[in-house]
Amino acid sequence: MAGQREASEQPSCRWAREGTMSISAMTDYKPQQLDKKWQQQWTSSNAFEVEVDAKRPKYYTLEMFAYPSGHAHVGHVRNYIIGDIMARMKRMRGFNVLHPFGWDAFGLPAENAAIKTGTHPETSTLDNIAHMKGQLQRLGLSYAWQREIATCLPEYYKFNQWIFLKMFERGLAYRKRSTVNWCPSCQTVLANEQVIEGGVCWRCGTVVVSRDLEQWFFRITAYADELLKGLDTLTEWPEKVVVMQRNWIGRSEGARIRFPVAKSNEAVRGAGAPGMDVRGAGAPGMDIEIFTTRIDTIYGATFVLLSPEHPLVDRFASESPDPQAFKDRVAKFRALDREARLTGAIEKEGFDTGRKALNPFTGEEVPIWIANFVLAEYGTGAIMAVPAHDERDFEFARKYNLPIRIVVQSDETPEIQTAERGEGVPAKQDRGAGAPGVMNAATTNYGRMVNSGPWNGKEAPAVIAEMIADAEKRGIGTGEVQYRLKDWGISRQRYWGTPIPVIHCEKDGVVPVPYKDLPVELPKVTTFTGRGDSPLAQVADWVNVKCPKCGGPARRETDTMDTFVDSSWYFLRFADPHNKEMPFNPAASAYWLPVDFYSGGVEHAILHLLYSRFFTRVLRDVGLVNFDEPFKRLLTQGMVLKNGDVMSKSKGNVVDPDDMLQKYGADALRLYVMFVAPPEKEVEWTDTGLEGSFRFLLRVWRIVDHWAETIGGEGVPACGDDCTDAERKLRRKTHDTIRRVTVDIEERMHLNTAVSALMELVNAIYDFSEGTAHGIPARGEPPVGRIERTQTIAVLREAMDALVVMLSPFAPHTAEELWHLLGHPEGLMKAQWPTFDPAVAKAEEVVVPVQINGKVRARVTARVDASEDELRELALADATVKGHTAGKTIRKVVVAKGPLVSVVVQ
RNA sequence: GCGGAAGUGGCGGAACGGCAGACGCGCUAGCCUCAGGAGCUAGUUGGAGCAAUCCAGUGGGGGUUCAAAUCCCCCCUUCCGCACCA
Repeated sequence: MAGQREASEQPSCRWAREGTMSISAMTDYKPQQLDKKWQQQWTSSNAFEVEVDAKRPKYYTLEMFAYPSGHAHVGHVRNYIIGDIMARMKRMRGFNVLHPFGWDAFGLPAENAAIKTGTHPETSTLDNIAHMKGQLQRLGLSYAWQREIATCLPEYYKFNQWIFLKMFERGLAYRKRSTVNWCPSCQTVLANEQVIEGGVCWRCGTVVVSRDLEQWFFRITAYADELLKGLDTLTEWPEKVVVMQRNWIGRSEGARIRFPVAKSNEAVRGAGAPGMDVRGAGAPGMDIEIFTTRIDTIYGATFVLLSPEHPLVDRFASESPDPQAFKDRVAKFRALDREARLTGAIEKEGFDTGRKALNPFTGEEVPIWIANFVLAEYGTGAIMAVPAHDERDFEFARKYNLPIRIVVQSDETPEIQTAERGEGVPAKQDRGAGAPGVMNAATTNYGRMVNSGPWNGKEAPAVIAEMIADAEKRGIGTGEVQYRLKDWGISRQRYWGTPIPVIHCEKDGVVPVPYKDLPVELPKVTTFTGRGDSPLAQVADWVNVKCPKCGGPARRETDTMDTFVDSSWYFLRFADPHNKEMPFNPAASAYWLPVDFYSGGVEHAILHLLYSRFFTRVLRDVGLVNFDEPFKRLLTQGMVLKNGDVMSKSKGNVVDPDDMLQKYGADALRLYVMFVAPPEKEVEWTDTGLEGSFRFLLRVWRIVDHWAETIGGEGVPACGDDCTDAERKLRRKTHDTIRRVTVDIEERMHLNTAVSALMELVNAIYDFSEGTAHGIPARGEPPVGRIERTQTIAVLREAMDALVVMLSPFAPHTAEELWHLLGHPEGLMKAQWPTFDPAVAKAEEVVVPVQINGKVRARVTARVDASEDELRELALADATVKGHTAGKTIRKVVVAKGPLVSVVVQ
């Protein structure tokens, strides 16, 4: 580089040298050294640690914390960089920025590893955390590390237990029997992900079976409506995530209607009298409650279907002529159902129980069948089947030749009108499935009711409320809202999780561990076999305790909590991470929360985010927080792919950030992953793209270093009216860039275009240097005394200061060094984000495109404040425009903002 | 099947109804250097032309508009989520 400088003989004509670019740096760009230097500086000055400061506005930016798998790859790292850019930018915008990080440190992988290698989960987890923390620090991420948390530490999980007890007190934590995967060979419970292809155990290959266990649940359904309504307030969440949550909650309004069941071989008392009072009509305790959203079709309910798990099924079986055969068929369905969960769709099957139920609206007896497609866990586990107006029921009716009765006329199905015009067709005369001219498919539209007794001619959906009211009046049913959302089963038969803080006493039953005894610490288990019951059950001196109530012999709960519990409130803990008495101080959460900007993978769109919203509401009701929604703005970042695939160890396509750091430094990596695409999009990793970003930094380095000494030190105000055109042009670019970058980061989260804008500014500075600034002496050269120089320096300085500050969120190490070179000893931590001046950004002249019949044919130059008439005349006077309008009639001339002139001819 | 998102050069991607392809990667030609992860200049949607310029062009087809990648309707493709939710 020094050689190049010597090659330019005369300073005054150095820029005129043909074919040579003389902008060069005195100092080599050595990013690895800069990384180290500034990271040390930030750490030793506690640059990113924050305290509550009521006088300053806060900003809480958070990235989803990490599972300590051992190595962060660039896919993870992308998310952290996005958050870091927000944090660094907001600090310079004057906010008190909380930007913490932590570890989702409990979980199955560490336990699985322990089973395979014998390394205790605690050891491997803490080692992994240490390694990954180093990786993140080497990226220059501006975390408040003093607030670091790890969920596997007792000081954290103590408060999982604390919250559990609060839930228990409020009836939000309860026990019920539930099905788990069980490996008969290992004698152990398996998580879903431990059941691999073909429904076998991941370790021994044995076919997994279902087993019912008493387990703990959180009553999230108690908040279902609130969680649903809250979605409307999440205006800064991706629509996609909101929709996914709405569907997951799955609210549907309908009615629960009772169908009395006939005693074996008997008709239901009073059957056959439409509209009669059916209360108490059936066999004692033998009502089938169904849930339907389409009570308007109830006159078409020609049979009733039970799920194989329905409570009446066993009774029907024992009362049937051949109980064993009945039970066998049911057992087959129940088993099949579980398998279907793994493989997908199954053929609809069912069989007749031989029993009848009374349709309380028609007064008819209809057969009761058991069907494999009816879900036990939704609604009442039983449905009224309306084959004419439900596709599934139609398929079923056709298969088993059950009656199909049309009760709704809609535009969808004109042929029905002709086929079924007229009044009520008795069941016996219903046309069978596939009868010519009747129906080939169910029609599910709303329409006008037919064959529906007193309701004929009424229109759904309006009639639905009326019919529900009628059912309620007659005591046969009620309006009801159903949710697809189910209560959250949190019990895990695992070691590496939070112990559930309850004690089972023979005398007192389930007794919560007193708050003063928290945390219930995990005992040290030294061997992990992967066999047997919950690992904790094997630690006798831990399990056997005295009952807190009666002092008698008792046993601890040996299940641990789902790790989603840990992650459902960690963002609150960051507000006050070292509190020993409470999960966090309410005052601290009131200041820092909610999270202003939350980013993470879309794979957490449902569970983690929904559970967090649930916990926030529970803690609100407990009195710890004063808001409903924990995350104000959400960004779901796209994954980083390599060779078209998600990075994973097994695929061998992992890009290790450390390799990239060694080669190009942290800043090039940071810049590249932000530049390559908008944050929410998936990106394909390319090494050449990274090189491009490195070259850009090099280019910034050269130009700033080149001029730093000349323009550095105390500045003068940038010029006003006495600017040259070139100077004005650069100022315009500078301010336009400030506007674009600010909006792109803060509002649009288009970090890629923010980088583009910075690149354009750098290009403009180069142009300015080459074309205009040659009056300024380069570093180490004697100054040339010219009056314009002061202005030129000021303009260049303004541009470079703005550039370096705006670059700093993306490339903090490089920017920090350049900032010092530019003569700002106090460092970027004290720097202000530049302010956009619209007056400066405004051009005096504009190039106005002229469209003729919609196509741009010419451009004219006009004053920025030219009137519409002036623009119109300028446009029509243009030679090219004249060429297009000659001999034609000008029908219309539109002058649009922009500006732009649009001419319509002929 | 239902729901959501998206289809733009060789590639990643720009363009909140107004100049399509910013910015970068790659590539081509030239220059510079002992060398360099370099650097510089010019070019890079397709087609026609020495050129000015013209024609076509944002998955396909219609429509609204002076003006559409952008808004509306239909169709095709891809990705993602839910998957018998009564």
